Amino acid sequence: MPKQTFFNLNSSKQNRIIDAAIAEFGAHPYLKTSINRIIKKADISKGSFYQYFNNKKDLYKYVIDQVSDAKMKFLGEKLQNYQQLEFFELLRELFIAGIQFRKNFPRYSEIGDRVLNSSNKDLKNELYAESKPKSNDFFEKLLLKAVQEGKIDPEIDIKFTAFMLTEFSVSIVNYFFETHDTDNVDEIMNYVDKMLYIMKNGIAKGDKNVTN
Amino acid sequence: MPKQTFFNLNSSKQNRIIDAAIAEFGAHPYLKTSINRIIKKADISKGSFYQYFNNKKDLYKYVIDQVSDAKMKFLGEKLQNYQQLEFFELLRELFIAGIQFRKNFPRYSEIGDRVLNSSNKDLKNELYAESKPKSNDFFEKLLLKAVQEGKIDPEIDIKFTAFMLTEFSVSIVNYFFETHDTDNVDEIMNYVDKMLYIMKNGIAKGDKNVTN
Amino acid sequence: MPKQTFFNLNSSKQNRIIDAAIAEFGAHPYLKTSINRIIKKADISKGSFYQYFNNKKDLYKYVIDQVSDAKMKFLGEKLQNYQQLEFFELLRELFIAGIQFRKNFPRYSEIGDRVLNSSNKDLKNELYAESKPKSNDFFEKLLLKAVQEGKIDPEIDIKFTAFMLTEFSVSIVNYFFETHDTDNVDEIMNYVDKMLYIMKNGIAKGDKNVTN
Amino acid sequence: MPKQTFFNLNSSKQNRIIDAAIAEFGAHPYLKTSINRIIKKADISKGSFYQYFNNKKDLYKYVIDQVSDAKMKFLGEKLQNYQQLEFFELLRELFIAGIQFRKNFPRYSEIGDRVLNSSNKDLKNELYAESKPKSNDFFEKLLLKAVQEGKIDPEIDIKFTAFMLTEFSVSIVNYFFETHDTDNVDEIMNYVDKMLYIMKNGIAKGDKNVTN
DNA sequence: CATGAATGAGGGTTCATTCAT
DNA sequence: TATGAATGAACCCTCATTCAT
Repeated sequence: MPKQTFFNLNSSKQNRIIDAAIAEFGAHPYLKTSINRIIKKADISKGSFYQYFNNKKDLYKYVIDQVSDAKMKFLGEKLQNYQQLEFFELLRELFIAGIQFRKNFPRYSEIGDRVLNSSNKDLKNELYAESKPKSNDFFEKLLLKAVQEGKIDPEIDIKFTAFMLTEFSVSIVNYFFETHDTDNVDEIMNYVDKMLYIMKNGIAKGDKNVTN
Repeated sequence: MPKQTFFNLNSSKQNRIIDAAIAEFGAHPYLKTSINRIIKKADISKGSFYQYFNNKKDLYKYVIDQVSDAKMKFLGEKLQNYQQLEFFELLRELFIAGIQFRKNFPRYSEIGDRVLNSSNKDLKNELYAESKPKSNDFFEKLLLKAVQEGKIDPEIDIKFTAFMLTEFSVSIVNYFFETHDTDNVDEIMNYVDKMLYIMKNGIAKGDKNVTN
Repeated sequence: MPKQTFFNLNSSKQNRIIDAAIAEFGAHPYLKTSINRIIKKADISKGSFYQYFNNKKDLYKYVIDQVSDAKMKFLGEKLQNYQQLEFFELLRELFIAGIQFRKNFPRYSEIGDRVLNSSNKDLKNELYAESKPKSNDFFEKLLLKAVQEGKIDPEIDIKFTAFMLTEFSVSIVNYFFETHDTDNVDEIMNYVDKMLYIMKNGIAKGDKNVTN
Repeated sequence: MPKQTFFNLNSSKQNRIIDAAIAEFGAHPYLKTSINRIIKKADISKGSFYQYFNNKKDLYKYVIDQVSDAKMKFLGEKLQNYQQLEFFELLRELFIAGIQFRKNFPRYSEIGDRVLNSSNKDLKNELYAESKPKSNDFFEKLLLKAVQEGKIDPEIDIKFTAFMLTEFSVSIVNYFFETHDTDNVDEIMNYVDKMLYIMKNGIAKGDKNVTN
């Protein structure tokens, strides 16, 4: 966590620092990330940086938290309107909202992608201790409710299925960008529906083979 | 590719170098990886290193290739015995073989994990140009055959489903190691079966809800 | 340009660095020039060096600029006393001043020679974008004035002639040091006069064959 | 000088080596020049190289000699046809021949330019001990003959004037390429004529101000 | 709370030359 | 005569962090 000194700063300066950090962490893999560039962009001194943060990782984790919170807030707001939806429709809206977030806050997503794809296990685990569960929890709650409402197969392992859904939300984006050069992220819904089709006919209770 | 000079070396020396590289690339994310440590461990001079390889990435890609080839060879041998199996049983044997490989060649797997999880997009794309497709192709062929034999739902997008399976083969291992401290990789089959259950009831044609 | 950090240093330290750089750049062709030697001589750390300068070329260009400015300042001061002189006498004084500069600041001249004789075209062009024109401009102005005053042949191409004079100011020194082992740079005036004789009877208007 | 072993090679192999060396020495400043690239291009082994030449400089000097000899031979042949010409016309033909050589053997000229512009004094002096005098001698002989025939001012210092002409032959080319982007080397004659005009009216005996 | 100079280990890479075969 | 593996010093440059002011 940042030191108290950081939070004592006026929010304009805080924002300058966070913005610079987001740009840097989004633009390079963590290990290539440079504090020098961050302080230069944020226009603060090196000494100040170390008065606000314990070290590079401290800032990194804080930024990830901010981004993660922003996404959860964004998704939460969207989903309030869909509480009455059936599980799979809600799931679909969730993916749509995720893609909207991506379009609205591309730099936030760059960081998210890097975190989820990072090969730095030690760092990743430290981060996952918080951030990944947030997503898993999200799906777990939805799944639990759907099971209780008799909408989906009670035989499934909820925790594991939540994990699968989280992995997919990342994988699909990866797949899309690995196989498409375009920026048209709407097309990605095509793959989301394919995935949902598979998931639905797999985990939905009874009445299989009915697509939607 | 390594230079010819590398292949001219006696195999004992080649092995010393590759072993040192595997250890290094398995122990650190690529960017933290050190040629100095590799040559020290392999007991060769810096000048020699650059007579064998063009640069660090050259060695890295070569090692990945070796590992990838070893895995494909290992899986290929295993699967020859199972050609007559039904699709989902074959799929299950495939995962079992993958886990066996992991147990038999733990250091190879460390590298494999790093590659698949790398956040260095440029490098990743360079490597994937070969390695990821290998896995995708594998699943694609199986899926195509199964569709032709009327074993699975012909509505699915084969390429995309192959991608999903590849992602799962990585994700499940990740999930296992994130949620378990033990080295007992056999327990992982529990998750494999859960995943297969979901996949099967999703993509298998007709007669849904029959587990096995 | 050096970074601001360099100019923030006390001048004693700045001088130590510049002196070390002058010695190094004067003693070796640019490509053989070593930052390691410079920082060792200047007694600063490698890290510090790169806090002051962007890279080796940055320092090099700065040193060249300093030397060039010093020479222009030196010549400018000398020439203020000779403004009323006739063109060829002024030209002669200019050469004398150049030689004096050489005697007074031998290490500056070593660098100057290297720059003018460098075979590194890319670097040279970058430097010449400023430094060579300084000399050419100098001669151009003198020539233009002399033409306007009717002292020299208006048929000549002023730019080209200025270039010739610049080249000579270098060549003559080269010639002298190639054919003499002595340090007695006064003797060089002998060649200057021979050159001026040729130039004069070539470009002076009318009344040729009158030496002085 | 190359070792005897080099001259024992069949001329095809000798040529391969010399051609590779010419390409390399023409493409980079001497210090950036790489034996590795030369042997690779010439398709000989490293060991062989050091059996043919004592070291890099040995090869370099030999190549320069070859190039220099080729130029002298080329000029010599041209000039046999012009022996009856008046001094300044001969001089002009000499420059034309020089430019022709440049056009016909561009790679030879690249090396020549690098040598004449080299900032590596030690190496340069070693080379000049032979090559530059060749050019100076050439002009000296012409000048001496012209003086004896009463064509030019006997007051001039022949050695020094020969040096000036040599410098000019280099400078003019430099000037041309610094001020022109085109490859049209014919245009260079414009500058040659300007230079000759200056030289002529300077060193020609009597009857000044008669251009041609 | 702010500053920014200082650090030095470490990074990857190049190179001409030697020498045993 | 031919080979090419081996060498290791030197190259330029980056970095996160410390600390005196």
